[in-house]
Amino acid sequence: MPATIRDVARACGVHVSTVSRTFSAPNLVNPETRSRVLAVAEQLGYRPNKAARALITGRTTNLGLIVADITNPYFPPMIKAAQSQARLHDHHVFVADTDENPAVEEELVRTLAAQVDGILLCSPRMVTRSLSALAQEVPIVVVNRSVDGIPAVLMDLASGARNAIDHLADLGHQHVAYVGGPAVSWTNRELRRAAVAAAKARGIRLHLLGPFPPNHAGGVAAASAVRETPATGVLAFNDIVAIGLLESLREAGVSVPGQISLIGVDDIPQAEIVRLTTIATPTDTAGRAAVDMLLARAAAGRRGGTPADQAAIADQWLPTTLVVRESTGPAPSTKRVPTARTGS
Amino acid sequence: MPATIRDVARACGVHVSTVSRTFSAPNLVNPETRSRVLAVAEQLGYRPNKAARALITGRTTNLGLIVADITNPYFPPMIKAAQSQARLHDHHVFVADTDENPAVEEELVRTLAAQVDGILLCSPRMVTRSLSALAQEVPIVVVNRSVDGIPAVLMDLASGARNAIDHLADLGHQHVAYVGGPAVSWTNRELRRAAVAAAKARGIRLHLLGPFPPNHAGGVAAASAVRETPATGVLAFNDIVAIGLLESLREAGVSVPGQISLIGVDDIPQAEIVRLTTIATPTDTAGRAAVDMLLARAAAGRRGGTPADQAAIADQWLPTTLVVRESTGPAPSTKRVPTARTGS
DNA sequence: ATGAAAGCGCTAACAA
DNA sequence: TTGTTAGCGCTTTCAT
Repeated sequence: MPATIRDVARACGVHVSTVSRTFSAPNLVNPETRSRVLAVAEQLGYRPNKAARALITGRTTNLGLIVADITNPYFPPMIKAAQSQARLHDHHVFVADTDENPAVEEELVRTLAAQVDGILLCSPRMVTRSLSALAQEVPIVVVNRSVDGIPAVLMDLASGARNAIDHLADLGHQHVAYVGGPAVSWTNRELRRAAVAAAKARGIRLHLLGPFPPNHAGGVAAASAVRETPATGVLAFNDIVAIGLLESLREAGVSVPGQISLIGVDDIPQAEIVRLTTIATPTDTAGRAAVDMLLARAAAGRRGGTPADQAAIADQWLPTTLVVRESTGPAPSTKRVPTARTGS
Repeated sequence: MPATIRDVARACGVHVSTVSRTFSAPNLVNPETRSRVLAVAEQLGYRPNKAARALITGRTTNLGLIVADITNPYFPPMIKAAQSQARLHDHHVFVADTDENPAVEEELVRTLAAQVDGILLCSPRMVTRSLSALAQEVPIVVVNRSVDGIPAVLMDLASGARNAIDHLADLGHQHVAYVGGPAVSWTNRELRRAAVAAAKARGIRLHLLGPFPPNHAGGVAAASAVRETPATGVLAFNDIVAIGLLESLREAGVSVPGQISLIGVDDIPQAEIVRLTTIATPTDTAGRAAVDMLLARAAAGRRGGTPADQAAIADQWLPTTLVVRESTGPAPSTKRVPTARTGS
């Protein structure tokens, strides 16, 4: 049985309210009394019960963090950073994995809502309408998605894609393919939009492929699609897809970067291992920033959060970096002839 | 403002206790009343407040999960499985990252203790004494560590190591090195113990190296140590170390598996990419099993948890598998001469 | 600066 | 089967 506030009060010969104040408003209590209370509390191993406190204050000092798939190597650094930043502010964090299921995502927000001060949605998959509705019920901050009225932490993929296309153009590539991810993905739309614009600016042909599932299998599937185009350069939705593509291509005897240059997105650890050129996104910075925004948002909500108040918390854009490794090289001098699709 | 039990009661013309029962003991309430209550609750969007419920029942339907480092690719599959299994039993899970710091680990258990029904410690780093003390305060289940009196989910590394050594012996290797991990690691001790026994059984020389930090840098550091021994086969503490070793060796012009055969532990995704032979451990099964044990342990604790009651929950051993890939091959016919340590 | 009292939302005896 | 009552551990007026 953990000690309660009453045990401490009794052992101190003081009233419960004094003990309470010692922890929640220390400056309102006589320094001598305070230190006596603190000493007894320490000795009894007393810790204020968060559930009881939450019941009356409405604050839980807990945060929720929801991701589509924890095993996607993109997320752990973000989770780690978010968790560490939350701890800095004495908050614990519930982490939930939706298994890429939008319905689960929604349900998790609902069940978590009452036990947290706010929820962080990382690359959410649910439809915008649901997202907006939920944001009315609980403070929400999203990462990697822009939704009207919901504060967000976004990656500057536009300039990342521009740098990627420029890099390929500089290497002499005339035909470049964009291997698209899920149609609902905000990241996918940003990337594609920027790639189209950049290709136009540099006067090169962009071949839009996909959508492909954002996993290894997607990359494998994309390999044959790419080979049906005259593209000698490829920008893929993310590193996982790019790596699937890379392996598939090499297995088929296509040299990377000899015949095809490949660029991914995210700079996950695997990308370094296979020496993939990629657009690095600052996931840890995003995690920290998102927690800060969420905490600010929750605080604002507490002191009479008007809709205007919420909107006051501005979206945050994070810079991306093109990391050039060995999966990109000069365009082949001999024009490659589109090859027929091969099996396995 | 979310609806409370009183709102529902009023709207139903029924007492709060009836509403309460509808949710916590549905069979004790008249089917008609029940459905009426349910309908109104649904309409009002009522959800029982977990904090309030926890305050009186002592049950939170929350679990804690603590790992040393979320970004270590070994953990995410385990977290995912644990979280999913917990959800199956209507539990949410706090995930905390200790950043490899035992003090943080201990503090997290303490602060989490009051808000959860139990805590899962994955590969805990804290000293046994602390672990045992904490287990008195809150139901604990550990993964990858065996501590007296605390239920555990363990990997059968012993047979894994035996298979690994046998595999190398079968390939003709006479000298094998074990690249050790942290001295405090239970996994490390198990692996080493089994490797020693297996080497003895097969009549081959085992060179014990380390301890090395269980990361990429550790593998790099181990590379020169390995080259100072006549070993042509290596079993490394884990895949991360093995991959560091692999890259370092190849950079130094040592062929793997031509001159040195390499075996890792865990079968993380990267291991597949670099085609590393490794001892696969069923992390997802471990996550699920651990949650089940923890839930059982918490339930046992609730109905008069005697120490004997706790001990009744037996440790669970999970089988490992040797996954043979391309980092192991026949021992080189020409005896390799120990090379002097080189820089970089 | 401290005490008294009310109550957050809910469950759990006990009565009826 | 349902209502009544007390109270989980804490904070927060309002007095003193």
